[in-house]
Order: sequence, then structure tokens, then C-alpha cells
Amino acid sequence: MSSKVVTIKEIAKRLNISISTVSRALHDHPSIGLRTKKNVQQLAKELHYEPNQTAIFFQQRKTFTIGVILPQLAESFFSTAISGIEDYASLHNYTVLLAQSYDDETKERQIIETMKHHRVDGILISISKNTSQYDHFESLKKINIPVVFFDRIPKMNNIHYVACNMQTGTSEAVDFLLKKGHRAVGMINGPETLLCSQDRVTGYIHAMRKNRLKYDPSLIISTDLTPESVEDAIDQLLSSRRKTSAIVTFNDYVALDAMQYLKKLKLKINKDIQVVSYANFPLTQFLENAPLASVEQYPYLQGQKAMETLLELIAKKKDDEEGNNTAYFKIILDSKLVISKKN
Amino acid sequence: MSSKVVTIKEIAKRLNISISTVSRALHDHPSIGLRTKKNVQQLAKELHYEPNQTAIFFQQRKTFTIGVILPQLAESFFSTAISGIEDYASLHNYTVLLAQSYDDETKERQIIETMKHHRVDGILISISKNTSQYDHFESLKKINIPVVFFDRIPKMNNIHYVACNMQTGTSEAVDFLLKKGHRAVGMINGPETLLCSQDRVTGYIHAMRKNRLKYDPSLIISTDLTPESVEDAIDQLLSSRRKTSAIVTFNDYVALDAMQYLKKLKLKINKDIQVVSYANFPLTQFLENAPLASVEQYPYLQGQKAMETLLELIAKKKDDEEGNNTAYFKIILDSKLVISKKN
DNA sequence: CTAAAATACGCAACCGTTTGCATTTTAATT
DNA sequence: AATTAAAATGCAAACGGTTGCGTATTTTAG
Repeated sequence: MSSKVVTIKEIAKRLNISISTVSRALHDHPSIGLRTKKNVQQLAKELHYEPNQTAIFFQQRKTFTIGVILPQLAESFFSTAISGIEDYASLHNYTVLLAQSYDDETKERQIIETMKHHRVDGILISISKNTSQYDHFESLKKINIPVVFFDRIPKMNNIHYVACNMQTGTSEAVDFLLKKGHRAVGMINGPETLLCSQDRVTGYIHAMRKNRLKYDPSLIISTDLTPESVEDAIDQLLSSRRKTSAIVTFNDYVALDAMQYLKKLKLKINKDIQVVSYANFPLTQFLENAPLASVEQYPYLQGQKAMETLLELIAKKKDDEEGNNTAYFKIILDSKLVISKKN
Repeated sequence: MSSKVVTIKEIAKRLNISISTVSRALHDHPSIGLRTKKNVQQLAKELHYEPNQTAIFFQQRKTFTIGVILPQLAESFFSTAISGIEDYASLHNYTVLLAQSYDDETKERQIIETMKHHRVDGILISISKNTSQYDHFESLKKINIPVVFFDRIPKMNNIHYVACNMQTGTSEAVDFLLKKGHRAVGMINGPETLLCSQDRVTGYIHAMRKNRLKYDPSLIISTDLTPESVEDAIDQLLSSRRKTSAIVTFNDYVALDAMQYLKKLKLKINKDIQVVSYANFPLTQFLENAPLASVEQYPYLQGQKAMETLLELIAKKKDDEEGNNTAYFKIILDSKLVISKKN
């Protein structure tokens, strides 16, 4: 068996030349003679030489690996986002170390610890919705590991992030419904702690103002996104003295739960009550009664952009090793209302 | 700024002791005196010492990293599977390096090359449906990197794998339809090259035999899973002289495409024609006309099991460094028909 | 009080590669 | 043929940690 892994040392010995010559030959270094270069490269191929990246990582203090932390892969938004991340990374010869926080702050901290030890070149993270302290992110800054936040952004200053501006899309969504003649547009929103929930409210108000309508706060209801709280929200909306005839839901999961409940209440979707949502799942197009429209958040693009700016930061790191404080990237994609083809 | 990364060397110098003592102290080595141990550990904490894993990986010839290769994350099956993988891995202090092959053999090869260089401790892979040559897998064996295949298994001998036995589920599915009175049950199958496609056929035949019915091969149609080929398949089934009144589709994506097309043909789903599928997407329950039943393939469990056996292999590697040929793990979970709640 | 045993620590090699600098070889010039 | 410039190669340190083995120091036992 044996199958000893071959190293440049081995090659050097066989060719009776020095290790450094082998190393340079393999890198096409100009100072190596053509003949030896050929010899080395050929023998390397014959012996199936494979560079030991762990040695190189160690030596170069660079791993060409970036850590990605997100709440959970099973959620469609995140699995598409990481798809964009991975694609962009592999295009630039970077590799992705993956971990899920499951919205658990403790786990999030552990993961960051692990990634620090692995000496990843950078981190991409969509934070847990339960994270309240941010010192573990600060610690990364201290040891000079660049971080780019995406989608779920902490309320910190001086960070890089890419996110989707939910105002524009929301505004479009509400406007869309108002134009259709609805006067009481309900909103089933997410936790108030999330920035993107607030954005939605702002967008809502903006659309009302634009249409010269009065804004009724009781039509916007915060939930924790569980089916139960969604049902509560619907009960509230329907029992309101105003005739809610349309609902904007926080995302497609919420929309599905909502529509299921509405059906149970014997309300006809998109007839008695119309629904507009966020996320634009590919699967919703197969629904009998899909939301009329959905605000697209471009998860793939977000992932890609995030990776792109991270690589930029990594490249820049060399320039300004001495804290040559660069500006902070705040990349905001506009969300956009996509009207279902069926309508 | 500076923020020099602290090493054990630094600690040693400050405490005026040797590097090796520091190393051992940090590892609670018994031969280190209690006093020095305390000193070292305290100073390490004060200086925020973080072990440089890249150095350790290199030194120990072990990375505690396993590579995961799958066709694409965006597919629900795979994102759930990797969830299981990652959970189990992180539980055992392993880390996951992720890559998508997009069903492209060339990309698959490149990824394997990269992972070899990264010296991952093992690889988990669900192969691309277009992969026809298997030598890149053989090469892994040569350099002693254990591989566990899951879900999509190549037709090779002497490999470890975990998969779902599609026969049982398929058999149950067909049986379910036959019991409902259907006599011509069509099947929209996947590529013949995939083992799991063959399994489905076997399961189909098994159910027919069990019900003492004759098996008509023309009712089983292979596709490449694209919407077009699915539509072709349906055309074929419907134009058959036999009245196809039920269809078993390769998976839920296919089912959705199929049902959409059937609707276009003005056929009433689950009335004119009944559909049973595989995968059991959480989302299908929201469909107006969901498949009557679905064969559950336990992606999370598969991922977990795969990771489990991989770790076992890695552990074993130490034992039999000299090709002490161990047996091959062939772990087969039974698939199971899940009947939709709505029925 | 001394020899032996136990305890605590240091030395140095090693893991595989890269790279600045010194050294040798070759080629060009006079 | 001697001198010099240019081209090719080698030496050795460094990256940060682990570990076998040797040594100094202390403890224990006789």
C-alpha cells in the first residue's frame, strides 16, 4: 500500500536539485531554467504531486476560505443566498466554510470562535434574530477579519453590509393594492426588533401618503412569525371596524399560513381578500391562489454582492494594514414588486 | 493598532519559560506543574491567545474539516440534507466545506481537486446526474480520503454509501393507487443512469406482482427531469391505448410541473388523474391539489447518517493504516409513503 | 544522608512550502 | 583568456505548534 503522499522534497531528491528550485519550477518562476522546469513539472505530474494546502495556508497566513454563518439553510431564502455566495467564491478560488446558528446567540458565538481559529479570510453573516450583544463581532474586527453582514443586519455602526431596502418594495406593494381600489390594507409584519420590519412600516406609510390616504396604525400588526401569531393577527384585522380587503404579509411562509387560515374562515382568497407577499418563492407559482404579487428580495444577488464586497475588503486589507480606515460598504438593493403572471 | 496575533512563543517569552511548556500547559498536560499551568492559562486568556488552527492542521495532518459536494443547494432535498450533515458535524467538532457541482462533471472534478488540496478529512457527496466516469473518486481512495456517497450513488463497487431504498416507498405508492382501483398507473421516472430510478421501477413491478397485475413497461417513462421532458412523458402516457388514471412522479418538482401541464390540458387533478410523488415538500401541503401522497426520503436523516458513517471511517483510518480492508458501509433507509392529510 | 524515583521543564526536530539572499554556473563581451 | 553580466540554483529561516527524549530539580524511601 504505502501510497506516501509526495512532497516537493521528494521531487527534489529524485531530481537531485534543491527544494526551492522545485517550488519555483512549479510556480513557473522566471529564474528557473527551462530544462529543469520541464523536468520538475513532468515528474510532479507522474508522481501525482498535490500541493499540501494546509502547509501553504499556514505559511502564507491566508486560507482562501471564507466563513458563512446563517440561521438555517432549510429556509429557501438562505439556501439561495448561499448559492450565490458559493458560486461567486468558487469563481475566485475561494472556498466556503458553512455553519448554521439556528437563531441561537450562543451557537453563533461558538461558530465565530471556530472560524477565528480556522483563520478564515473573512466572514459573511446573517445574524440570528435573537442576538442582542454584538461584542463577538467586535472581536473579529480586532484581529482584522473582515465581516460583511447581509439581509439580517445588527444595529451597529461602522459595519459593512448588503441588504435589501424593504421600503421601496413595500411601498410598491401597498400602492399596487390601493390602486386596485382597496382602502383598508392590513399588514402582517415581523418582529419589531428587525430593521426590515420597520422598513416595511415606513414603506407602508409612504404609499399611503403618496395616495393621500390616512394611515391607520391598527392595520399593521407585529407577529413573531409563528402560525399562531399569524392567525391572531388575521383575527384582529378582520374584527377591525374597517373592512380589511387586502393583506400584505411579511413573507411567503407567513402568506401561506395566512391563506390557509383564511380558507378555514371560508374567505375566498384574492376575492374576498387579496394577498401580497414577499420573497417570491418559485413554488408559489404552482399555487391555485398564489399571492397576487410578491416583493422580490434577490437572495442570490444579495449573496453574490456580499461575497463580492467581502473579497474587496480582503484585497484591501493588504493596502491598509495600519488601520487606514476605509469607508464602510453599505450596499442596498432595491426590492421590487413582482406581479404574479397569473393576474 | 498593531494587534499582533499572539502565539505561544509570545507567552513563553513573557513568562520566561519554554515554548513546549506553554503548549503542554494549555493542554493540561500532567507533567506540567500546577503553578506554571495556572500562569500560562491566565496569561493566555489575558492576551486573548487563539491557537492557530492552520498550524495545527498542518502539523497534525488533520483538518477536522469534511467536504460536502452536492448538485445544488437551492433544491430543498439538499438543503435539508446538508442541514443534517452540518448539525452532526458541528456536534463532533468538525467543520463543513461546501461546494455545488450543478450537475456538471467537470465542476465536480475541480471541486474534488480543491478538496484534496485542502486535505479535508473526508468527503460526503451526492453525485452529479451527468457524471459518467468515476476515476476522480478512485483517486481519493488512493490518497486515503474516505468518501461516503449519499442519495445519488454511482454505480461502483466497494464504496460506502447511505441512501433511501426507493423500492419500498414506490411499492407502497403504487399499491396505494392500485387499492384505489386504478389499473393503469403511469410513472414519470428519472434518468435511467440513476440507481434510484431503477429502484423505482423495481418497486413498481413489485407492487404489480403483489396485486397479481400484469406489468406494462410502456407506462414507465424515463425523463431527464426538465419540464419539457415531463410534458413529453405525459403526452405519451395519455396517448397510450390504456387509460392512465394515476401517475407516480419522480419527485415533487416533477409533480408540480406535471400537474401544471395537466391543468393546461384541462384535466382535473386528483379527479381525472391522480398524482403521487416523492420528497414530501413541506410546501405541497399548501397546494390546492397536492399529490395524494408522497414518498418521504428523509433528507435530514440521510445527511446525518452519512456524516455519522464518515466520522466512523475517519476514526477507523488510524486502525488500519495499512489497507486493512474494512467492510463497506451500505446504509439503506426505507422510504415510506406519507398520505396527505387532506385525503 | 544518599540513592532512587517521581516531577517539572527544556531542547530540538518536524510538518511542507515559500522566499530573500548568497552562490554557482553559463553566456556574452572585450 | 579574462572579466563581467546574466541566468540558474541552493541555503536557510520562517510560519506556529506538538512531542519524544533528555535533564535538572524535587520528593520519597531506605
